[in-house]
Amino acid sequence: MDNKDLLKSRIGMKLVRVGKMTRAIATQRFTKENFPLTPEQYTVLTAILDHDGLYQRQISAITLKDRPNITRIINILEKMGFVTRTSDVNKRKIIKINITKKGKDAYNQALPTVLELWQESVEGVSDEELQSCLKVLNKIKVNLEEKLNIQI
Amino acid sequence: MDNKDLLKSRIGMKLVRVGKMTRAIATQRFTKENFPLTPEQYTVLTAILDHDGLYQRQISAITLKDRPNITRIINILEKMGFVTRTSDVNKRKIIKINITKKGKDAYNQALPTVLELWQESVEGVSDEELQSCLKVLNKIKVNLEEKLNIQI
DNA sequence: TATTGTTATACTCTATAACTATA
DNA sequence: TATAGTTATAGAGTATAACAATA
Repeated sequence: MDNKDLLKSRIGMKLVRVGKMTRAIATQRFTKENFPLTPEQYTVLTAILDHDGLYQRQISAITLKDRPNITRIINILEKMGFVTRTSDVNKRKIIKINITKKGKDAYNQALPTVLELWQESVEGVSDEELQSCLKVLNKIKVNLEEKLNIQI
Repeated sequence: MDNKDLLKSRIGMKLVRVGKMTRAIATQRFTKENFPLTPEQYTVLTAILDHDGLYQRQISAITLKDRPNITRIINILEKMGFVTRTSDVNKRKIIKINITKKGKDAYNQALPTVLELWQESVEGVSDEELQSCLKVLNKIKVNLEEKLNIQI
């Protein structure tokens, strides 16, 4: 795609904007339902649920948040009893993060709201179009990962 | 698309994540080149450049940022000499925002960096795929606009 | 010395409520 | 009274640097 078309498309601005809208609405609905996490915290919780027993550094790499951010968010999740920190038996400085029953329950509590939002957001989009779009988004993610420098 | 597939796709999380990555890299490159604006500020500047003479409230609606945020960001842009505030002749409480020569220059100064980032982000994506993806993103944006409540 | 995680710090963005000015 | 914009305030995220502990 040439620069003229790119400029017209404003693909980057669109991505940022749609992402922010999604986050903003998720925040509103979480608040409305007294769900105690922010979207970012829910993302980190999801990563821990997906891969139980990760080190913080690995969570950092998956969620693309830097180490201080991960420390801060996991402090919050730990304080709420959603995750636990356990020192690795051998390497005591390395800390494993595990999800608790309470954490799983919290994840599942928010899930219907989250799914409903996703459903609403793609209303009127055909499965085929969505699959194609997801493929492009994945490609963009891979491309950007190479360029992103964070303190991991 | 049924809930099972939606859950698997995590479309919402993907949108938020790709948007954040784009913003983060833009921030890094702006910093590296001593460009004095954040991506959000650049977005607002772009809206003003697109539609010179808008009221703040209209900028609010276009950029989907609430009134206090727009006040804050326009304060910054005004202090830098990139935009001017002018009271409407008749309705003195309504304020027109205009871009200055300096503001246009700033926009153009950052443009190559911005275009380069967009180009890099869609590397390996065919024009056809990108067009289709943009169409879907637009649809999502329209869907979400209905759901978003902000103080405009 | 390199890695993992924490702490400190500063700034921006977001979000809500309350306020002023004005039509 | 409704609208446009400002101010106040609080919280969360982001980003960088510096630090401690440990392999």
